[in-house]
Amino acid sequence: MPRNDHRRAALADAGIRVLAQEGARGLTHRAVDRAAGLPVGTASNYFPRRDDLVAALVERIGERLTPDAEAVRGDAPADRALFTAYVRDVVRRLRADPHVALALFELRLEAARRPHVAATLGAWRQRAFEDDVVFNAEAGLPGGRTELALLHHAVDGLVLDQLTVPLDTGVPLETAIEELVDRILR
Amino acid sequence: MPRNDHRRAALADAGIRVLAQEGARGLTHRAVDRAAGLPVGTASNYFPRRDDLVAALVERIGERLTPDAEAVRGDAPADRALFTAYVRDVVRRLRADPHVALALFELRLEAARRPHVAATLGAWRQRAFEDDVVFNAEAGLPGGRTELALLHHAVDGLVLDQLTVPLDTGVPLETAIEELVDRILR
DNA sequence: CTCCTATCACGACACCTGTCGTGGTCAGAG
DNA sequence: CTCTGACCACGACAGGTGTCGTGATAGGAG
Repeated sequence: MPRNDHRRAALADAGIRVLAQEGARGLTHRAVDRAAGLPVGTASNYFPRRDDLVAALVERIGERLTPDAEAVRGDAPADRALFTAYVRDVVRRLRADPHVALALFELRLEAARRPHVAATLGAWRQRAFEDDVVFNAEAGLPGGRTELALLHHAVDGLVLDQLTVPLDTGVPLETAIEELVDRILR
Repeated sequence: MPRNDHRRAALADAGIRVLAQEGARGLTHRAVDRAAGLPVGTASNYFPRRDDLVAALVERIGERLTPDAEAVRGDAPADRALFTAYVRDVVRRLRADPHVALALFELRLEAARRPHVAATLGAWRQRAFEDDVVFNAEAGLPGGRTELALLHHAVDGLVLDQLTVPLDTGVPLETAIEELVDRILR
């Protein structure tokens, strides 16, 4: 397996795009080559088996989704309003580049079948959750373990809805977010 | 397209099983034949193009998921406790046969790409939601349009979590359900 | 009985897939 | 300069895929 990290990341990004646009069914070595604008066989060289490709996508998604979440800092008062702003920002970012979010959902389903994907993805999600708990506690924000757990699930469902076939509930997205935070925090 | 409804349903059920166990990638005519224990080519005869197969799965999932939801009736007092019981029952049923639920998630992702799947699935989900609203109102249960919308999303996220790589949040499933209902209803 | 139509089993075809192997290129060490 | 090893483009292969066509069959209408 070659180790040109730049190209490796480019291939993984192309894979994420393919996964989001064509689904698990379309995720092939050749499709990744095409999406990355690289000669046929490149993806095969970097990720010999298809599982290697999937593993690379999991890793890459982790890279692209975690740093931003921790980069959010500020001097605003640590209250519900700030917390709501955070959640709103998470949803906004996920909707802003749907590729990553959609690919993540694809991989979560893949994890239900492949133990290795489950292990990597599970560990990453667990870490992200624990980080959130610590961050909230240290920043003096409202919401403990239970509240964050409920909110994680709710936001997952909300984003999935938005990225696929949005239900017409009569509740605007922004309102839904505010209400969720408000009610779950009590 | 042949019209033997019994066999058609058997094939669709087999397709759901395949979709849940092998993913979109494994959903092929031959795999469905195999899973249904029928000779090779049967699925091809019933659903000539692959899209036809997918459409049949959407329809079949609708059949398998809607009737039960309306079969829930009772003479218990229409209060929060009853409502919680309903939600608990929904989650229990979805977890009881994960095939259908997992296949549904697969199809929701598929809907993000195929307009036809989006149309069918979207219409069905919308109808289910409206039915829930009416049911709640008529039964005098707590929770209006907004509450049900929020709850739908939250339950979606919770079930997805349970069916894939459950996060260790320290909150037991039953507790999570109760807390969600309790908080969202205010 | 005979015919006919819906249903089905099975085979054939062209295409695409993952995987492996081989040879080429190119930067840097000696 | 030569040599070397990492990196990469490309070809080849066996197996699997969607799709279409062609008979076989069986059950009811006449």
